[in-house]
Amino acid sequence: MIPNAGSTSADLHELAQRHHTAYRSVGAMVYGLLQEAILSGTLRPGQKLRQETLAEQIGVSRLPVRSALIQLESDGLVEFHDRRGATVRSISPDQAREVYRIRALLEVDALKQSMKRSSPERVKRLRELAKAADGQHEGPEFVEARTQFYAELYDAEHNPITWEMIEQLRLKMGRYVLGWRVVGGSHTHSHEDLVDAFASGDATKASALLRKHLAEVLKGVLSWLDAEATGTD
Amino acid sequence: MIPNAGSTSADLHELAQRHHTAYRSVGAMVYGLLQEAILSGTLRPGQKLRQETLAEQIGVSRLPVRSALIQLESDGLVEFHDRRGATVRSISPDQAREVYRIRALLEVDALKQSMKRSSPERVKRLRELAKAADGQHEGPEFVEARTQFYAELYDAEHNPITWEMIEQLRLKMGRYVLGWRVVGGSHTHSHEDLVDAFASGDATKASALLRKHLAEVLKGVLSWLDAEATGTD
DNA sequence: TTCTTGAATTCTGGATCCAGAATCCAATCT
DNA sequence: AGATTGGATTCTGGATCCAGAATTCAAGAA
Repeated sequence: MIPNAGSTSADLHELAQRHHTAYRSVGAMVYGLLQEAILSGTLRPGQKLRQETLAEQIGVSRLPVRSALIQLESDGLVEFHDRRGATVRSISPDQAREVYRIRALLEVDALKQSMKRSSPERVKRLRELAKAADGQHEGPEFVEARTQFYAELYDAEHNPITWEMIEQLRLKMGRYVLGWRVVGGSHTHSHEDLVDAFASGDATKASALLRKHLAEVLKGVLSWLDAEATGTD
Repeated sequence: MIPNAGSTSADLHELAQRHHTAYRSVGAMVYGLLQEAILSGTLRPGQKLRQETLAEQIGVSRLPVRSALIQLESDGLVEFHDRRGATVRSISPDQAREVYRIRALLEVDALKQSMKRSSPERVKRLRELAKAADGQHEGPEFVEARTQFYAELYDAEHNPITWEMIEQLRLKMGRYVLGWRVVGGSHTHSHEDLVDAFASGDATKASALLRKHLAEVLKGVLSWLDAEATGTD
């Protein structure tokens, strides 16, 4: 049925099954599908993304694929090469360091802002979300759980633009964080620790913990980048 | 020739003339054109963007228009309403304040990083760019001159991701900054002052000046937002 | 044998065409 | 007279088709 059935093709097909559930538009479906494929590593950094091949594997026309690729370019997950197609964007160690430096800036600020609006209800909700996030260690459920937790932690409701920026940066690194996690990265239940610091009301302490957490993840990502560059492939 | 020739249509046509100069793709041309149209106020916040009308006015098919709109959505300049088309995105005073709070964070950090790499050559180049930026007070040349100046000031070369974030935020507010400038905002040659602070090597002083500058622009933008909400229209 | 050049194939980007959903208007019923 | 419902029109989103550019492969010459 499908011309070149490699392992990538098989994986994409499996993803397509789950993503066939109610989406408002085909373009949105393809976008979500490709994003997950990149984040999960099914599509590797540097890999060429031929529109027609992707369209056939997913089972749609090339047009929604194009739309999705354009969006993914804005997200920084894929790269367009003038008239030579698109590739999965890879990241350099220097860029990873830069991302985590900016994230520290934004997230520490967001956390401080958010803690000003602390309330028993929010702490309760945070505990629940933290538990859920610490329970999931892989797959799109992990991404989703973490996202919900941080949305509450940083009060996305009241700081939509800050949240948007943070999400963007998290998305850029998502592929590497996931890879590192899977091979046995930190499972130190840091989310619940963060909630404790949040609940204590001590902004300095919470900021320090957050910084430490980010530094640890950066370390993991860097080691994963190194392993990927030398090891597999 | 053109069905509904309002003032918007005429303005878009004029823009199209200048944008017919060598672009690599039609989509990129439409993107640049629409971006300028939004930033210059030819397309007003809240205005409906019908794909076919735009396509006809620019003189291309609907497809590159769609591509451009998708990109502009990611830029935060337009908003998609499920199956009901796209509109020019407007911004609330609260969001404006948020943007400038984040910009202060990012830009002060970027400036400090950049000042570590200060050199006589960079200071010289900054002075030239500042002069050029202070010489232009409107239109796309003003935007371009300012962009080049800040790219050098923040050392975009060595901090590409930080620069990307800053550019994104500047773009979000561009329409309002331009509007405010045109009606007689600050022309205090602040660019050259910034270069002086940069050259002095005093990071604290430079940061304070930058913050002050951003606060002033925010004030102008807020007043412009207020005037736009109550006055014209 | 290797490098260069040209032709053929392939793939992106654009245009036209088609189907489905939403809005708007009119007609009818209360 | 006003409201509600049905139909017609309009506009978005998707699919197929076409043209132009780039890469690759092969053949010929150095």
